[in-house]
Amino acid sequence: MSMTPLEELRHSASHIMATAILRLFPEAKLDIGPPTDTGFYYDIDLDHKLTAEDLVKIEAEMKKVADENQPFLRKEVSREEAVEIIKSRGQERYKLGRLADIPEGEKISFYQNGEFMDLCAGTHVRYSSKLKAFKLLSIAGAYHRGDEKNKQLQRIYGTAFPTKDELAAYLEQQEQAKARDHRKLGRDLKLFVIDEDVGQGLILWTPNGSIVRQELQNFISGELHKQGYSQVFTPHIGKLELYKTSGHFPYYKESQFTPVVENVSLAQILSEGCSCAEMVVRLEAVSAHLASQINARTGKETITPDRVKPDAQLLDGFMLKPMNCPHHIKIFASQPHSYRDLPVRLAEFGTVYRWEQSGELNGMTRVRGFTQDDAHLFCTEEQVAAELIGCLALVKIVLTTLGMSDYRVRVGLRDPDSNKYTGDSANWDKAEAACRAAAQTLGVPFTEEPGEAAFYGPKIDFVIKDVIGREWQLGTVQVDYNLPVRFDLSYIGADNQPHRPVMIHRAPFGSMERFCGVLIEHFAGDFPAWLAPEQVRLVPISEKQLDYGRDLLTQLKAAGVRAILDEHNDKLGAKIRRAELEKIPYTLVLGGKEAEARSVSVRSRARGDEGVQPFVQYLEKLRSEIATRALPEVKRA
RNA sequence: GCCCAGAUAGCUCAGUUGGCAGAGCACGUCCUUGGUAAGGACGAGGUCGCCGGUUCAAAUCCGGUUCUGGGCUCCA
Repeated sequence: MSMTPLEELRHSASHIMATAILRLFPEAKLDIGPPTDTGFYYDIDLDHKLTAEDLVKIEAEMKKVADENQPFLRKEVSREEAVEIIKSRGQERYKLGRLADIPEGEKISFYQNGEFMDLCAGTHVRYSSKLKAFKLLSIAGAYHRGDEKNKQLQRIYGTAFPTKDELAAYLEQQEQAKARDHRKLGRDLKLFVIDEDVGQGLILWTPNGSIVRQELQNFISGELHKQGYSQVFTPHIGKLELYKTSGHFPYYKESQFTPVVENVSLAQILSEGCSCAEMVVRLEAVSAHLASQINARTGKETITPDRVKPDAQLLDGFMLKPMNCPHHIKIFASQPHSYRDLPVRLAEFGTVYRWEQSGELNGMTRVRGFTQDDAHLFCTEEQVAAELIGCLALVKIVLTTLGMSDYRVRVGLRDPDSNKYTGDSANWDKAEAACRAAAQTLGVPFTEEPGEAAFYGPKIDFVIKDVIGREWQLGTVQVDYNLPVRFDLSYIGADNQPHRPVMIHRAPFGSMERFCGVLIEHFAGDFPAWLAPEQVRLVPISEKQLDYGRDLLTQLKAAGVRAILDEHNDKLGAKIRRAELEKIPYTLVLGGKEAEARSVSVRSRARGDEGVQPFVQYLEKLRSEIATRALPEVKRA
């Protein structure tokens, strides 16, 4: 295994950190300490809870180790010798397990620097003095081997660079990333709020944010119309039965909100003194009961009922919908379909609710209630390929229009070693081939990732990075052979026989919340004119021009432009500054000369002062910029 | 859910050993009537996240809780 010079440096930094930690805390038990994309970490087991002050001490000790200019020495040993070394150093708690991970026949090596010696494949820098620019960043809990059943260890994160300048540049870049974090911009630009009393992970779209979202929805709705979609509306809840049929309940109940139980049933179980736990059991009993019915109907063991209770103990209720598909399926199934009707494309901005773990919530990008720009396509097998290409084209239009070019495409396939997938493998082969072929039409590189498929079919995901480098799945297109079976969907073919349709799930934005969060960071709050909550700020030089300003405001509003007249009693510079900070695309300065000539002095946020021009001429250009959803053309230096 | 760290005015933050709650920006009124990123004066604004405890006295110490941040786990 070879490392890049930077990885080598960071990996060595983690060894040096371990050296320092053992000097300060000789009882520490080490697990692993690899380099990462942005630095390094080491997982250690230590009863003492590390604090920020400890980090300072460890960092100081690391500096000493670096200054001691210790050589890194490689030593290859037999497995038996390795066990001896580990034991002699009192590090058997985790290191023996790590040793056991090394396959028979592979070389076993240790690296030694000074008094420290660690099981390690390498490679390393030659001397510890190479470590000139490093910084310890944070302490975090991390489960041994990433399994939450295992003990949680203390992980120390740090970073290292070849030079101090590069380290400083990295830290500076991290600071700048914070400035475009959607959580900060969302507050500063008044785009959304999350209120503790409403609930964590639940987004309140304020007027400004709602404009951005509404514009995006209008945009996608226009595209849907062109591509032959029908828009539908469905409620936010559905009976448990529905989700049992779809397979969402109870198999994903840990990531759903607790079911809503009807008043009468609730009163009854309360009068019986039924505990919460019993209630869950009885709700599940409904599921098991229904599962047995479905198994009988489809003749397949699509669901294995783990418990079937007598009808008397059944309890019914409703669930906040975790997905829109069951509702759309019921619309499709509400009437017979001929092959001539297909594809049927049902679209909805459908709000769904999922019980994400509290520690996973994050601004707009990981929430508990969100609106998917969802659609379900019901088509024949022959139509799958063409429909997939249509879906991908839609995602491409969205990304191109918004100037988002920094994304990767992931084709999620079955994990060959897993049996969690439903449906027969011939269908899977076809669906995977269709996804692969469709992805190839995108003209961008994509990766095929086994194990990333949904349980009902393969998918094509668009993954984009946020400013801190975290990746988020946005647009997704998924092929589904499973739900049509569960809901026993059919259409009448040319042969006058019923056939099973194939479903495609797709959401070009993914969710409005996550997409807007990433979009805020993508534009750093500088939205193109068509998305900007306020498109034009009218700035009179003095109150003598207020009447002219009101006149233009009326005309702008009549033209459908979102404009505000700044009536504050401030000097021009202050008003301009305010408009800049609020990231308004256009500021129109109105002085005596402009009022006289019915002109405006245009200041573009992207390009600066653009000089005076007749108001009607400016309005025409602006309307065109908005109508074409143009991206701001940044002035070239 | 787990580990660590936080929560003071709308925002960003200060607040010493426990002893009357602070600043800048934003906001309001007035003065100023201006030419492309901050003119001036005055004013209003806080149950120091919430609940409990210790104390003559708690923003400050202790316990609990809610929420936030960084990770881990998870993401149909």
